[in-house]
Amino acid sequence: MVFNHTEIEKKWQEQWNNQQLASCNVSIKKDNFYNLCMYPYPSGDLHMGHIRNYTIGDVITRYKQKNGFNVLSPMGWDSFGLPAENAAIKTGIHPKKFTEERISNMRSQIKRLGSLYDWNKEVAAHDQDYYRWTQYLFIKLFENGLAYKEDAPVNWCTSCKTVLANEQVVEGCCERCDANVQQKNLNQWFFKISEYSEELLQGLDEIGDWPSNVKAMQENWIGKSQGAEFSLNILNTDLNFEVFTTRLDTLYGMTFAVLAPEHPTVNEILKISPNSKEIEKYISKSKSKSEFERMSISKKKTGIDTGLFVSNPINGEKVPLWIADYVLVNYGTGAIMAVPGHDERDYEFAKVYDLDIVQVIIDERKSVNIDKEPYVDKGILINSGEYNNLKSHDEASEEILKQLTGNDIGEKKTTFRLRDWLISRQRYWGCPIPVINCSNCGLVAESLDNLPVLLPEIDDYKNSEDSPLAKSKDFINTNCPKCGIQCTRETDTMDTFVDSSWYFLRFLDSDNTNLPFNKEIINDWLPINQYIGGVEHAILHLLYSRFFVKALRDIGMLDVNEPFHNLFSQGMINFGGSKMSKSKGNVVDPESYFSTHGADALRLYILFMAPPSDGVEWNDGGIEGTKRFLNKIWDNFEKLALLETNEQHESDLDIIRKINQTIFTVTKHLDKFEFNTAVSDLMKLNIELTKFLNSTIKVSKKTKEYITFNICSLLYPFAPHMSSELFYLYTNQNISEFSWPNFDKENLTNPTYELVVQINGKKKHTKIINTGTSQDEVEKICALEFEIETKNYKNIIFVEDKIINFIGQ
RNA sequence: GCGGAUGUGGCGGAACUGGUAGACGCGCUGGAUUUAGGAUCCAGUGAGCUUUGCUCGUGGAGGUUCGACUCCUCUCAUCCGCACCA
Repeated sequence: MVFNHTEIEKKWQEQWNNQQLASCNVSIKKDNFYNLCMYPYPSGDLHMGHIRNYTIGDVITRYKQKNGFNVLSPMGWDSFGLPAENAAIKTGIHPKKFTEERISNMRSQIKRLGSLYDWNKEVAAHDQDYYRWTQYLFIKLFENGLAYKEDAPVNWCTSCKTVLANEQVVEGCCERCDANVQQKNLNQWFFKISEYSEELLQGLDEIGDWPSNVKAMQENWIGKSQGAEFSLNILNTDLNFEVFTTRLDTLYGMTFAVLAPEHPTVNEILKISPNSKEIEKYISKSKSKSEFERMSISKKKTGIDTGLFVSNPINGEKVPLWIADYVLVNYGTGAIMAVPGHDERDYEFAKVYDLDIVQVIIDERKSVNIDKEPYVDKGILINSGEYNNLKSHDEASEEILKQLTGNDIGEKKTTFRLRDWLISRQRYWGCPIPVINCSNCGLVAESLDNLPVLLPEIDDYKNSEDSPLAKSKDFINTNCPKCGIQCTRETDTMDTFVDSSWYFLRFLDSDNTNLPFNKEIINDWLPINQYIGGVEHAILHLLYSRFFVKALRDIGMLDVNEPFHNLFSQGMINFGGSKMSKSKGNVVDPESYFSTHGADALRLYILFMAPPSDGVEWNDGGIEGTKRFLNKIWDNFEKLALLETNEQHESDLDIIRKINQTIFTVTKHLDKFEFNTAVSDLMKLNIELTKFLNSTIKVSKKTKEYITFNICSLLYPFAPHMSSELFYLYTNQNISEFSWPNFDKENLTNPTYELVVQINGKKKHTKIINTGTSQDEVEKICALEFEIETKNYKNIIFVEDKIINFIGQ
């Protein structure tokens, strides 16, 4: 008989809701387990990636619950952001209405999957009860010097008409809309994430289990680089500038120096250079290029000679000073010593402008032709005065550094690639920055009692140069919280990554009306035991959240160092060879499977299809398999119930052992996130159960109960609806109230095994014999069965319960 | 260029600590059942061959070992991330 999955799912979802199975009391002192799936952007429809994420999460929730943990598994919405605003521009629907409709649609879809979420703790970033506290945290950062406003060259998306964080610029284009990104100088808000560069890097060694690629990406992004900084003097002037290098050992090879076009010293140079006109021309030309053009299209390096010279601090040599846009103003000091002999970029530039190339490192074992290419590998120093014959890189750098430090013109220096996080956005649908511009007091934080600074109602969401919030007079005009005079508000809103940098804290105390969260609760529950989400957040969200927790720790709001202990990144589900996307029209809608195959079959298939961290191709036939599997289980339980009962018989022992072995393997696989093999173990077990049921007409009551309880228990995290229904049907009890089954260590081994008989390492025979048979006996069996005489072989290798290998003759 | 992974049947993937490669599922083939289709059940399914059995086979080439998907060296391919970072 086929079971009615729709009915069963509805019934059990209501049942779990009534028994408040997912609700977590965060205050009780018990073994806590914070299991978090990344909260979604409410796009309106659940896609397969969500299904995979939330199925994995739910398997963990249910498994940990059964192991006695007080599990917190909350859900919420990353509900600020551009799509709602763009829709408002197009259709005039208010972003709040638009967003909330989508949330309610997605919430009901999520519920159909049957995952346990504590909906009592639901949060939504756009909700004023949430963003009020985002503003509160902003003010705390501001008061502690971790949020500041500054003129800075920023990435401006010409289509979204807003600035973007560096992290949101992909190959010179806007991550969202793909439009060109220009450099613009604007007064913008930043968070001082760079202050935590070193700690964010170090922390990667302290956290728990994270995918190695995510750690590597963060390391890469932080980009620590150790070297030295020293100052160069422009000859015949009192102008000095600093340069950063990791290759101080090549200092004798400096044949010119380069400033980035945006370098502050360039303004001074314009006043004195014989070449000012050309320099100005060059700078305006290079400014008009987008960052992308500057970096990749113009492979050929360009620059302009200043006509000025600097002196090499190690030997006093006079070298020309150039301005070139292959030097980036925002890395290091925005100025370099150029060593064309031993640096590829400098080499390329020197070739273009025919500048001197001097070789200062040599490796006698390799032939190096400095006229053809630069030499960047290790060797020993030449043409370097008293430093000749020192080893390149570390040794020579250290010696040269000593001299520079001695003369007070240089020092050891560590540089990071990570720059401060630009958080202002000239958009409507985000959290307003709670700051006031006062002509007396300067930038003043809104007083905490006045929070939230509510988003104003406006008629027109289109943004021009200003943020849309500037259109509301009521919003802008206010009084200074300090001195009371009339002044104006900030009109920018925050990057939505600010919202998601602390949502996991709010979940723990979502009803708190006095504070964003209670410190004690956070200390009890963080770090999050298991965080699960897509690898697309490997850098941005995870790095920002780590920064937030460290900053809030230093402010004194909590006492933990890292937000996420273990991180699991699930792989992507593709269809038709590429990523599912609406524009490609290759979206597989999960919702239809709820009705055709049921949530349990979908969950099982998505777990079974591949190791969860692998990307995988959606295969429609596959879900048929898990559906069939569930049907077979259902049928087998019916058959089992119909069996007559008798005293325990020896034939029961095999199935009992098989179940016991499956408890062992499924537990092991669950602990290692190997859900695909866990599901296959359950399928194998069902095959054995089928064989057992086909071969017997009687079974003991005890065996019946053993089979029922354990199969339902093992199935429960994966297919919770059906296992709950089966258990209730045959025992009148609720499986969710029972602990995870234990296995009997003594009953894992089969009484017999298939011996493999090899001759010279090749399999020749097999025979089923008793487990634990000794080598002597096995040799006798081989002699008897296969006419193998021990004395004919030089060597015999015997591995108990596995193989015997006869070697040589 | 740098960093991280991944390569096993027609497909998704298994394989414990080095011990029968291909579990489990999809697909396919044959059979049973059915008026038919679907569903279900049973059997088969890495390749080749001179088919009681033999040979080859885990991207490729070597190596260690009685024995290698597994360990070592080199190499090729694919995917992802970063990339003029001084």
